[in-house]
Amino acid sequence: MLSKKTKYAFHALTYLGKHRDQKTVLIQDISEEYGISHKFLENILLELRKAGILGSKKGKGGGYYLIKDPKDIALSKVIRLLDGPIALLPCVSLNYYEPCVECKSEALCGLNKVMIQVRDEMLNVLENKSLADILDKE
Amino acid sequence: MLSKKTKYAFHALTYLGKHRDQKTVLIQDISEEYGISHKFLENILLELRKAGILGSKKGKGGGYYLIKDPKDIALSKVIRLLDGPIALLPCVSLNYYEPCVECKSEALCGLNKVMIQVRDEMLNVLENKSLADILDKE
DNA sequence: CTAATACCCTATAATATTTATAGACTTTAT
DNA sequence: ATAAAGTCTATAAATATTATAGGGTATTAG
Repeated sequence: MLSKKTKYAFHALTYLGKHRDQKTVLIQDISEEYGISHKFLENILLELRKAGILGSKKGKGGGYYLIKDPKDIALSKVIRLLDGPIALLPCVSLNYYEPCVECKSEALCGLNKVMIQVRDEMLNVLENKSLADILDKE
Repeated sequence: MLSKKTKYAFHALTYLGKHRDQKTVLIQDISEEYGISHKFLENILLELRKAGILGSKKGKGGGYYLIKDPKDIALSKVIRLLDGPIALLPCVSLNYYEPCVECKSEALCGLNKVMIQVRDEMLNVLENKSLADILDKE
């Protein structure tokens, strides 16, 4: 399951997507809209900014804004950033690969093979769907 | 990611599948083979038995054994049993549904729609692949 | 210039979940 | 009888997630 962090990130991105006419959006506006703790959301927005998804402006009149076109923000990118691996096993993760400690041989692991399939099916959706697809439906 | 509990369950099932010629297999044999704590594994096997996947025999000469044909043990069943929901959001879970607290309307949630797709893609593999598919490849 | 505003950053506390352990009990073969 | 092996419930330990605190820094309106 996605963590709250990731869910909040999607909410924030959705909100920013809906308010692209404004130059900037306050953290507070987003946190009030969804009932998210201001400080918790702050950390999340900061991560999104560091990842190049959001821009920000300091000082009076400042706030956050989308720096990319919504269709260029793949859902997989957001999930990986806040939640880590999408795959169900570390040994099949493309971005966070680690061998399974108790596994003698990946080549001989039947579970490994199936989980590669699951990962690919998930990515087939998550890499190709973007923030734009979410905005479309709201 | 799958929990250790679920991974251990798959290891145990694989081991039992490979030793179907024996009447029963000891917890200890499995725990030694994979370096899993005996007591932890005990709880997992118990859950698998209660779910009707394994049978057991008490007393001297006892142990665990597969009660079903490996091809009739869907991977989804094992994951749901030990890990809970397969879906990435509670609001799209078929077996553990819960509304998202911060969500005003599911019908108007763009994330909800996409996550239904992800769930279906995952289930497409996990419902149709079974323990037999894992055993085949080892 | 300066004071208010709002993001930036690090540390830490609170909570929940996962993982692991303990120990007494029941059943069975010999 | 007794030793072997699963059953069951409770609890402890470890880890991860969620939330909070508080000062720092840049910006800008006036």
